[in-house]
Amino acid sequence: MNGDERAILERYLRSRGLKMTQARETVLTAFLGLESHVSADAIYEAAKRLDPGIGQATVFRTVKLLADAGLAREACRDDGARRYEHAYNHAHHDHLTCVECGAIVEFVDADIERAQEAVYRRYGFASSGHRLELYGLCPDCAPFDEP
Amino acid sequence: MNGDERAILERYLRSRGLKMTQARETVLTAFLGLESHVSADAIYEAAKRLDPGIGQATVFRTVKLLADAGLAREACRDDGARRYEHAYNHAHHDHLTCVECGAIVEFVDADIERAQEAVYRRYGFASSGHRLELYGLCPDCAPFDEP
DNA sequence: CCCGTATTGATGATGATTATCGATACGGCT
DNA sequence: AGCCGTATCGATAATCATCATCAATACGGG
Ligand SMILES: [Mn+2]
Ligand SMILES: [Mn+2]
Ligand SMILES: [Zn+2]
Ligand SMILES: [Zn+2]
Repeated sequence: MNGDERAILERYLRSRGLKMTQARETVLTAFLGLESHVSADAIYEAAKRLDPGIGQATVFRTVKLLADAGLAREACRDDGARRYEHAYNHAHHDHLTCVECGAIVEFVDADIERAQEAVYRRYGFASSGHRLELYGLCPDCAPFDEP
Repeated sequence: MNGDERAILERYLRSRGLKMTQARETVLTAFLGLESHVSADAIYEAAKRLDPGIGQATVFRTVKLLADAGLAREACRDDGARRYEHAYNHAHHDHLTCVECGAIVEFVDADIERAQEAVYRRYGFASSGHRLELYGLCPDCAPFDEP
């Protein structure tokens, strides 16, 4: 399972004359060991646990490579920092976020996707992706329940 | 027309014990004179034309007040900088952006809005707003036309 | 094992936004 | 109109995430 991602990264690097290095493998392992929606800095912290000598710049650079290789994807940039999520075996989805506690629900809605395609057609655009974030209050954070 | 916004800002400030000052009026006028999707820095440039002595920090502070007062709204933060658009008499809409030339189409799609409400209900969330950005190639930037 | 080249990590530079702070402008009150 | 406590201003330093630079080092094909 885990080797899949490593192989994908290596193939990607090779195809561009880049090298599979110790540092890059460390960053990949660190990223794969974290759950969704992590900042580059969180990956840096995890990577330092695997190799205390790794540099922050290397992590930023490598995370970008992971994204180019299709292993990571920019999930959101809500606060100040970008957050990444796994992209391998993790299909496209949108996010429903609680503005109170930060809980995140990942969802895919066929009606929304379909309606978006209609918008593209209406304006003669060729689709190249979209970003949808729904904000609201989750059941736990709602002021009170309706009977 | 223009006095409306001034009155709204003044009422908002008054309700919080804040003051309607010369600088704030200058920023408001500068903002109203610009078209949609402007950065705080663009507003600063416009404000300097009205009052060369105005400070950048004041513009950042005031734009945030305009947003709180419901006169401005954060439209997107795609690159590095936030961009604002008029919010008074400018109802909610989403954006379709050309990744090649940057052209922006503002649209509202009833099907999408309806399907979003269904998602909120499905997960028991109370809606508090959303952000949808569609990316693609506009007709002018498409590689070639289909017959 | 060698060598040219890609990579690394420390550090300085960015750019956007925010915090600080002494000086100044508001505006309710007399 | 003049006073005065407080909100605001503008200049400047500080953050924060991310990037660029660069000398030292690690890769990996031959
Ligand atoms: Mn996600
Ligand atoms: Mn808009
Ligand atoms: Zn919640
Ligand atoms: Zn275009």
